[in-house]
Amino acid sequence: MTDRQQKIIDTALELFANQGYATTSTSKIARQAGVSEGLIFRHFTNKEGLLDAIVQMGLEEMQTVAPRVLNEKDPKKLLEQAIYVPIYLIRNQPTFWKLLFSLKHQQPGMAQKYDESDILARLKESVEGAFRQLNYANPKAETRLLLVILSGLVSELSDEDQMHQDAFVNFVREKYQL
Amino acid sequence: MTDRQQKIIDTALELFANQGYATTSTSKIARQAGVSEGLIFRHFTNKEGLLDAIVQMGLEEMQTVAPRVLNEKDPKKLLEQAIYVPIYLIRNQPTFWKLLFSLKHQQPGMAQKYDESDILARLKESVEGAFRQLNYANPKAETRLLLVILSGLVSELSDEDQMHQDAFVNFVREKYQL
DNA sequence: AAAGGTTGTGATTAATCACTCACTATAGAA
DNA sequence: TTCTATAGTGAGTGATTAATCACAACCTTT
Repeated sequence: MTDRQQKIIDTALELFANQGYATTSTSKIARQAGVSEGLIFRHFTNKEGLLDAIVQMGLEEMQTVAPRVLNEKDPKKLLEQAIYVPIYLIRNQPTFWKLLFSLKHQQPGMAQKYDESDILARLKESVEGAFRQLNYANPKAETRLLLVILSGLVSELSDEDQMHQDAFVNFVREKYQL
Repeated sequence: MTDRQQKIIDTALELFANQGYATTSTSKIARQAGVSEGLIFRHFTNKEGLLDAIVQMGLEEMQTVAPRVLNEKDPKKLLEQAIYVPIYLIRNQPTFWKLLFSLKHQQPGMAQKYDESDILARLKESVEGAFRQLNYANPKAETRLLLVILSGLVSELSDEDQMHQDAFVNFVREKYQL
């Protein structure tokens, strides 16, 4: 991964997340990244290949944090981590997660590709397992609800200041009595 | 509002909601609606004008249902309606609501235009008022959470069958003990 | 220094985009 | 019928799109 490759990925991530994938042209990415447009296609084959690279990179960082949830045995702590890890991830890479969730609402078959990726699926499972171990009545629906809440959290991340974010995050955590 | 105008609006709504606003070309709308492309611009000035017409129309239908919430005095029933009306609206016009929420994730300044429309703002207020009257600790955050949940509900509406939808809707309603 | 593979460029391509315009068809009022 | 306004068309506009390609610069290894 050369400097320019990284630079392309960084600016593309920012533009995709904030302006939308479809409305961000490769020429705009190249201009803002300070590289020629051709270089994008040299390294990433096509526009979708660039998106793939971005998503893969973001999910990789998730790999390093996922064990905190997956390896936790104590049910109470497991749920605590299961709640906290997604929040932590979003805090750490808000732009990436904004992009990932926004892909759901773009053209069809775009997000589905990443949606059911191994890591995300396993995290879902362990969130569900956490709810189950803590005797929640409906772990499956509970997991879905939490993901929906987190997704909504991300979609509002960029719109407002940190203080309001914190307030809402704390509110959600209290809901789950953590 | 002529037949063709309505036809244009209907197909544009479907395409915008399912394929995304940016990726839906005016030529595609015209072809699918069975009209000439020029007619779109005759009636709606430009692509964004067409979107405006769609949104305005969808929100109008909301006007007719909103009083059920706004005029309810009994706090318990008010909250019941406050929960149920959005679900009812989404059930009634799932495509429109899918579009409305998806606009948040498209290019900047797109959804903000509609987001703070009068009706939506007043509905927010009365949802908030409902939570307040029922002595929820944090009505503002509670309202935000509910909207987030409903938004997530919409984003998954098209992906799965009615049964799973019902199960999740009921789960949410039980959460609020209704 | 010569060779060979990778990195990078900028001009160029065909397709598609939103949008315009000159024009015709239609229908209701005078 | 004739006038006028609106509805509707379809070819055409320049701009922009993703992607290509011939070419040059740059490293490494020999």
